[in-house]
Amino acid sequence: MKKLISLLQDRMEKAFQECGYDNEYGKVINSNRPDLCEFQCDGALAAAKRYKKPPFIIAEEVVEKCKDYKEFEKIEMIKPGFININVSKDLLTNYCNRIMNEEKFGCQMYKNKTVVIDYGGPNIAKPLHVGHLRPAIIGESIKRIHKFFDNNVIGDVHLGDWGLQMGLVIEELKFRHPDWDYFNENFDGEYCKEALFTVTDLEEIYPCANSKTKVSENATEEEKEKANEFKENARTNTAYLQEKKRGYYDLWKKIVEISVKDLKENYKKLNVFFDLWLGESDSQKYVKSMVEKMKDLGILYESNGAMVVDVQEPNDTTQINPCMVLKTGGVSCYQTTDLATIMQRQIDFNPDEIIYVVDKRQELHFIQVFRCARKAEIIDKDAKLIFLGFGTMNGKDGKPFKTRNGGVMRLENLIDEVNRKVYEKMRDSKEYSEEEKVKISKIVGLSALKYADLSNQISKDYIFDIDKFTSFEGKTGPYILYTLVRIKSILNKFYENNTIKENKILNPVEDIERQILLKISKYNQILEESYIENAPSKICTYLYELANIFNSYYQKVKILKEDSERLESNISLLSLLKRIFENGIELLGFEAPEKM
RNA sequence: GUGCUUAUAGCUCAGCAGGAUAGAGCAGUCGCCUCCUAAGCGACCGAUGGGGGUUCGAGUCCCUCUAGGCACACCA
Repeated sequence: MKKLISLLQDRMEKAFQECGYDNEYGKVINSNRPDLCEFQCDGALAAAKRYKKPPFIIAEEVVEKCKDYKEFEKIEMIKPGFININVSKDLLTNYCNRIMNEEKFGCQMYKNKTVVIDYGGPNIAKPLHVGHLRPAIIGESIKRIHKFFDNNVIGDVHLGDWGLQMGLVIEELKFRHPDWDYFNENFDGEYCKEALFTVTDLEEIYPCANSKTKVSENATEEEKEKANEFKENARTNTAYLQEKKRGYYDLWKKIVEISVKDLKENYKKLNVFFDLWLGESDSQKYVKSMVEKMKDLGILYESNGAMVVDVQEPNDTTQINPCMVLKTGGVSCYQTTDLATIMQRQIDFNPDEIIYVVDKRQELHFIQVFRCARKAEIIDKDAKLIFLGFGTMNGKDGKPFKTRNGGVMRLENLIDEVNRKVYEKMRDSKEYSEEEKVKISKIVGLSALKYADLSNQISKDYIFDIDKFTSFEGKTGPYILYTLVRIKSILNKFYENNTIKENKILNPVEDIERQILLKISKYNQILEESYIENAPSKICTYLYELANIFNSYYQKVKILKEDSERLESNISLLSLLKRIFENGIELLGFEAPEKM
């Protein structure tokens, strides 16, 4: 189904052509002066130079041609050469009625693309913290938007479950529990099935282990020695792990198991679900063949002990270092894993796109990896590798978000805090039971959290102000939910004693009704834009504006007090609005309560 | 040092491909519940970092300055 704006543009292009001008000047855009018109065409201004004619003459000619077209209710030239357009009432109404019968609101679908979305990226050595919030929320929304457009989407959590960090955790566990069977070379029985430690332990163990490898400047030789030894042991553990040494590998599996269980619970709280729970470790089996391939292609060479691939390109404005494929000693590194993962995804899914939702500070790293992957031909040459870098979530002071005492806040705690604030808002309400209040505050809290994040542009840093996001006034998730709940409540009230004969919206009488229809008619346009640009924020803005218009309509029009034909039209309109809001928040990754 | 990026109202953000009077929200001031949920609606107040340039027209494009942020191979 064509966009409403495209229908208007088709006419306008035709008119330009008929007047002897290039049809490219018939571009129609949303009006930036809603007080004057609904759509506008600025083509005459642009065409003036080329045709050496004053723009208002061109505009007048075109407007004259358009007078007979039934698509326009109003079309006029305003000096110096703007063409102002209002869409005809019939076209607008019919268009909305068609949307009502379209499952996907009249979006043109782009089928059969396979898209892998890499988001999440939690480290299994530690619990989720606020830093994991953005990738989870953004990635989930991008995934849902791509699914809506009928793509075959694979969301991969891509666990950080490999490398030195694991060796460090194991070393610390060994230090604390040397008696564990895992470390007993002679043990050949079955390892303990029960969990010997919790996620909370891990939360403390990793930083502890990490700090043991670092020494202050004025440390004694003995202290330095100790730190080095610890680090060496961690390296050895990592090597053991990589060769799947009995005990060490089993302990690692235990860590993964405990951690993943906790991660799943936490992601569930965020309404975030992954299709794949693979990690860095899963790509290791491709490293060898990948390196062989690079050698065969002659692109891999030794540099200062490491194995690297040049990725400099002629148009670069600065020097780009080679991509390190293997560290000194043939050890895997960050790049190795990401490259091997690309190879793995190519083999498993043959994707058209891989989208990386990662911190934007990693951009250079991914430029190197992507280039290297192409040079090494481990990815189909037509496949797109997309880096979707997100900005930092800062606190009110503009610095990276921290707890009050300066620590890293656990994601769980953040969610709890948001929920608590919502709960407080409802605490005194006598309308709801205690149980309902807890349930509603979780749903509303999540909407506050997610909407606050998604309404910002992905690549920008943003200020996370918990008080602002939970104040629920203005452009917030709860405002959207409140509007939807209102609509649902009216519909419920109507359907208590009535049924509807025909689902059809009538021509708008009030100006505010017309505005709603106009907004509705643009939903498909917004969805396509946010899909193509990977920009959930466009949906956020749209829903907010739609809610605004609806709420002022609600204020002006007694929706249920109209006579029968008009009433049915109102109900049809509300049903459509309900669908749009529900679809919109679904794509953003949250849901609405029945009441609030 | 090299490169990337950001700068819009007191605060937090929009601004579509260069178009008309730069939009919101919060904060502040003032109105609206006998009426489908006041987590709502309406009104007022308030802004493009500095300087050049391109253009009929610049928040948007180019240059430059200033101030932040970030990245630059053996941590991931």
